[in-house]
Amino acid sequence: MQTRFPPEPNGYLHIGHAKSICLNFGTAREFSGLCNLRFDDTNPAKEDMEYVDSIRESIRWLGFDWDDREHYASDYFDQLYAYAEALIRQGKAYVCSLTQEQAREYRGTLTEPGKDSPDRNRSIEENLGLFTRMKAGEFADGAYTLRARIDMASPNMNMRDPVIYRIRRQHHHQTGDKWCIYPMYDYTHCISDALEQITHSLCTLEFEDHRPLYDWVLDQLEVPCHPQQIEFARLNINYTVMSKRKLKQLVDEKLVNGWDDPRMPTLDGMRRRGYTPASIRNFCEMVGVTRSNSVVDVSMLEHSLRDDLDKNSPRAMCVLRPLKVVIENYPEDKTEIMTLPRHPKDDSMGSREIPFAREIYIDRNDFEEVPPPGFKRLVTGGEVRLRGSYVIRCNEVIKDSSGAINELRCTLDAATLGANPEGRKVKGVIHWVPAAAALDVEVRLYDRLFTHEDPDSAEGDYRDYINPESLVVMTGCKAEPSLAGAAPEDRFQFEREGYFCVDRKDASTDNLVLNLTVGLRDTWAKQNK
RNA sequence: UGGGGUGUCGCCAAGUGGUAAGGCAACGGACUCUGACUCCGUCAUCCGUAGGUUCGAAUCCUACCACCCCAGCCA
Repeated sequence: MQTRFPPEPNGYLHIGHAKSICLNFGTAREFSGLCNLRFDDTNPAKEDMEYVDSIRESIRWLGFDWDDREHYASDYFDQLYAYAEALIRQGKAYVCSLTQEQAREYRGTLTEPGKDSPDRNRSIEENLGLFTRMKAGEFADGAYTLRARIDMASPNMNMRDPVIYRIRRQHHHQTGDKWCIYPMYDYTHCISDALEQITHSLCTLEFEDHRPLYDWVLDQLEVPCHPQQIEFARLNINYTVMSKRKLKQLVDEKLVNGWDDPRMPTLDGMRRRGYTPASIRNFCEMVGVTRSNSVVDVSMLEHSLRDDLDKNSPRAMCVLRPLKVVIENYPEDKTEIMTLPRHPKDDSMGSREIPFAREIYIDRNDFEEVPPPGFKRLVTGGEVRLRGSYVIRCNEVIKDSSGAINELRCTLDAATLGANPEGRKVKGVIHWVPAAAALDVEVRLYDRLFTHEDPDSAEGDYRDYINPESLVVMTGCKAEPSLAGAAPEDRFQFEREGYFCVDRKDASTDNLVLNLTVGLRDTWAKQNK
């Protein structure tokens, strides 16, 4: 078995491509075959080396490798040209002088047959001569096309003498200025597959109508083999957009911060967000491959993500909205080192140390003066467990002149370190961080990019539905000291908050920037909605 | 109204003549120094609709309905 992943280098890869990558590379691997990487670079006007570089990196990051089997459709331009001449010699292709507008008129419509081009019966010699001159650059862009001679009355529009070569003076990222004529996709793809001895040419549903043309071209020519084209449904996920055009628009209009913005469904964006390659591969496995159009719920993706992250992320504490707490019965000059496991179920991850002191920070969300029913965090006069440390009781709330809470005065129960309190139960456990030793970090909170589950078909423009809260930057967050020295792309679970990763672009040793990959499931928040 | 596809739980998705897998979500409950994780349980008498064939159909036949794709010198 031999497959290929054939991206056009005209944009960054997204999660939809991941499905195709997993299918092509995964299936080949499963049947001890090989999968090639082939850049489908027949339209230099839209393509760029920047894209080929990013595509290569994304595929490797996802966990797949193509060894030395990196091909380009442009590698076959000479052969493609020779095959075109062969087609002409058989009377199966002709040079057409119709303008684009005329060609459209001659093509007919979905319900009416097309008309033959006046050039359809041009002699073979004349066609050969004209085609040679097209290649030689004797004609202006668009003056002529080479068309396959099939059937202008076919109910399948693709068979109505499709253009297979067009004149386009355009610098090509691989072939430079060698060519001024470029072959079209339908003609190129099947021959490229055949030359690479592809056995299964997997593509998406919209190419189904092209299959007769794929087969027709190969049937006319003497090629090494005749691959089978097999179509599958492309991946759609709700609350996002997947078309390259729209993703590019979001980037160009600066509605997001580049192709690798953590809110983008691009593999680069997801990587920066903190997605793991394994979670994406697993997700692709989970959704399956069928021929029916479907929209997968993001919760499936997030499930796969959390599943992987829970197992593999070391835990840490980070207070996003710091509220100072003074432990009145704890000496000012005292500190105790608290040792906490990095993972509750995986001892091999070791432990971390956090100094406990008189002044600490807790999250403002973990304290309520007037708690809702069922609240089991800190309240005035109530007790709560500080994770991995003591149980404290809140005695007093200090407010500023405007009535905002400034700090909490608490006392701890010295008998509760590593032991349950006597004679009472403390249900709540909250995270904390030592005030003096904590690290100042920036935390970027991300949410779905769109507020509408199907921005594509929502009323108005899809851009109208961009979620204004898709990015919330939190500064002055306080992280436990063990985070010092965290490297780009390091992942953590901030206990009771979610999974975070060190931004691979903006973080430095003295300025930690953490991205929210995905929050923990939160039945409390859901219950209170 | 031409051609090509697809319709199984809220969302994915098995099943292709023998009487509806699984996952996600949801909802109960257990456990818990993460309201997390984990664990247990509930969740399609019904497979787009209507007929028909058959001892027996989601699976075969007929008709109908809905949705998607195609009129780029894009891929």
